[in-house]
Amino acid sequence: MNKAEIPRKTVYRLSVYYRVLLALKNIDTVSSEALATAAGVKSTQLRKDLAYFGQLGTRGLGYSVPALTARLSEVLGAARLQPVILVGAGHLGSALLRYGGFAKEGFEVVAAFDLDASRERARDLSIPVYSMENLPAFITEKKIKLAILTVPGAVAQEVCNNLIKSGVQAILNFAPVVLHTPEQIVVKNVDLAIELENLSYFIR
Amino acid sequence: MNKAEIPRKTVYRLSVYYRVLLALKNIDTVSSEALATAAGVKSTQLRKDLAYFGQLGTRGLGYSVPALTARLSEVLGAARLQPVILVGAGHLGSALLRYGGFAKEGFEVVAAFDLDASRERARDLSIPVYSMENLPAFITEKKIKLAILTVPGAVAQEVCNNLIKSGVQAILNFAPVVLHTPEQIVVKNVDLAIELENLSYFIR
DNA sequence: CTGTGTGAAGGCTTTCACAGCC
DNA sequence: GGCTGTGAAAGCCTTCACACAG
Repeated sequence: MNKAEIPRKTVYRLSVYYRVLLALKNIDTVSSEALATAAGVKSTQLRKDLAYFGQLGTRGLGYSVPALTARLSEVLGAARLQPVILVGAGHLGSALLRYGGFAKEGFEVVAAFDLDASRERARDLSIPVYSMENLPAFITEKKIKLAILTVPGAVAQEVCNNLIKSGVQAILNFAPVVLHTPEQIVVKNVDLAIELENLSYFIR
Repeated sequence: MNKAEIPRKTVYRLSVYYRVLLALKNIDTVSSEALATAAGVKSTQLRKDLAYFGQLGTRGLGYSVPALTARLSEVLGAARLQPVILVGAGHLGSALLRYGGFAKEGFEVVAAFDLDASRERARDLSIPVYSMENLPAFITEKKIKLAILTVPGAVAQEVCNNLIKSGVQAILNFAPVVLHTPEQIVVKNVDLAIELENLSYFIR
């Protein structure tokens, strides 16, 4: 049950299963087949994934929806209580702040940072926007470990370095550059142009 | 050189290499080691990836930056000339339209669609926003194959079905649901809450 | 001697096949 | 009988080791 033993892809799918389960909360029991189909995977894959966490199902019957939901919430739960900051309140950054998709899922974006804290776009946000110079102190004081990076590519590496120096351990990077970080830092890149290019390539 | 033989992950990395190369355009020659480091991968991986497209390097010397850039542009080029539509001009959708990261990379978002085409947020966009009822005709007439889906989760599957029915072949999906599509349709999910949850899980 | 190209080995993930339990 | 849990097999991707070209 050591975290390190669980493949990253499995953890990713657990998040998907969890969301599918939430939509099934009026049901008692679900088979691996039904849940897997809803989640877009094969049933054997789902069973293998869930088996990392012990015997969760009942043979001949399936999985208890409430019990499985609770177990996944427990496994992923700590993850969803992290405070998050967003750095770079441009078009994309401020849209993500307004988007609400994070808060709905249990993440609290506690503050945003931008070179120009009074930036027009930030006016009607409910989340405070601070100047970049306040960034290190904020991270240290609030023990922030997770950051969303939506600054221009040209400054992304520099800002990234500052984040890490202050104690950030994981970064969701929207800047279209390859960030170079120490090995223990977790980075997930979301490069929209590359995603489009990749999709487009596979249109036959 | 059949497309089908090239792993999806390799194609993804080609896009990364291409962008790194663009930043190196004042240099003549680059070694796999240097390029790989800049792209955040191992040099053997880069050489394997490039070898899918024939002998691109010179032994003992490295790769010609202009020649390699041209070759990758050729391989990925067709991908970047696709017209794209965006469906759902809410916070996230309209931010993506304004973001500009697509156009800069050669993608043209030719139109957006929303239930309310006159929606406040869409006012100052340079891209036309049409009502959803115009969607099927537009896709058919302009032979659109690629769509960005930024509608609420509750209607995503329905909208997705309509897109496919009209001829869309690939979807970049931001709605937090699992889309069920025919096998030949390519879907890439970008679920921001799941990405955050996943990152957060791996903070030790 | 340097740095690419590549068959072989290794590692990781998915799928299969079926044993085991309700 | 039905459906989960799981060792074994298969498949895929990455890394190694080194042959080979400049």
